[in-house]
Amino acid sequence: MMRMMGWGATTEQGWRKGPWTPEEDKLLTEHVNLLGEGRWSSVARSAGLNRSGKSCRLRWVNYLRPGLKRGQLTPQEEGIIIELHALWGNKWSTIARYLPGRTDNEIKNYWRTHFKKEKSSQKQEKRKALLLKQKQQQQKQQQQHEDNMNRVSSNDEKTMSTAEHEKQMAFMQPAMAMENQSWPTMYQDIASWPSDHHQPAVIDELGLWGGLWTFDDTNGRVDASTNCNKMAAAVQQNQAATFALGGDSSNFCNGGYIFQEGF
DNA sequence: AAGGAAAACAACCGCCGTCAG
DNA sequence: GCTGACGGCGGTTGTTTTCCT
Repeated sequence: MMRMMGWGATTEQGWRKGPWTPEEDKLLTEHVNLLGEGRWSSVARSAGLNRSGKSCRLRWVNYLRPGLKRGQLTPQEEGIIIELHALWGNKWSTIARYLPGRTDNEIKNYWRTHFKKEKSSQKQEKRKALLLKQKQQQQKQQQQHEDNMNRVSSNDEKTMSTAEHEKQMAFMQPAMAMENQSWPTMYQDIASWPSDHHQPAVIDELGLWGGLWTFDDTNGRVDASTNCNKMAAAVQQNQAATFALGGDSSNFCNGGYIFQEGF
């Protein structure tokens, strides 16, 4: 995998191109630790690397940075990618922020290979079917869990309001989802909200919900721009409070994700 | 077992926004 | 206010690996 026959030359400016050697990696790592991230041209110069600052940054971010996960994405991570892509479109770096240890490049590659229709529509359909199945199972489990919780809380002293209870549940679910390797909490939370609560009203109203799983065959993506704009509009109108927890719209938690203003 | 297709991975390119001089 | 350097990001390409027929 490391031969990359076509590369390894130098640019007009004299920068080295192509695959990185272990020596270069070592030098880069040492000098990033020394100078810190963000000053890539300085790092490249001080390390004596015949690489552009851009190239150094890319190598560090996608390969050398500590804490990077290697290997296949989990079903949970896949679900998160699908959902966040539905919201934000090809904002890979933004999506990557919600997947610790994963890089935008990795996510981008993943999306292209799995969900670009022109390449593998059948496999895409299979995958979607699988994920939907997982989702349904998760909803079932979630429903059972809620039933259990309701039974417990009805026996408990009734000091906590419904809203407070839901708020608490929303914060508890990420860990639960992690344990079960289940469907992403972002989906399950909203989907599991009772229909007569402060929920989905906003989502339905905005037409967000149905769109999440509607793949655009042409672009291999969900109609994200529309949904994203609607979402942003909702936040601006302070509806996100309703959308999320009936709480503070500037920093609302939706299961595993903390959404902040300005997306 | 061989060949082709698909998937995975790594890196480059070009555009754009930011910021210091 | 202008400009150039720099960094970040999304798109794309090239190569290897894995899977399927």
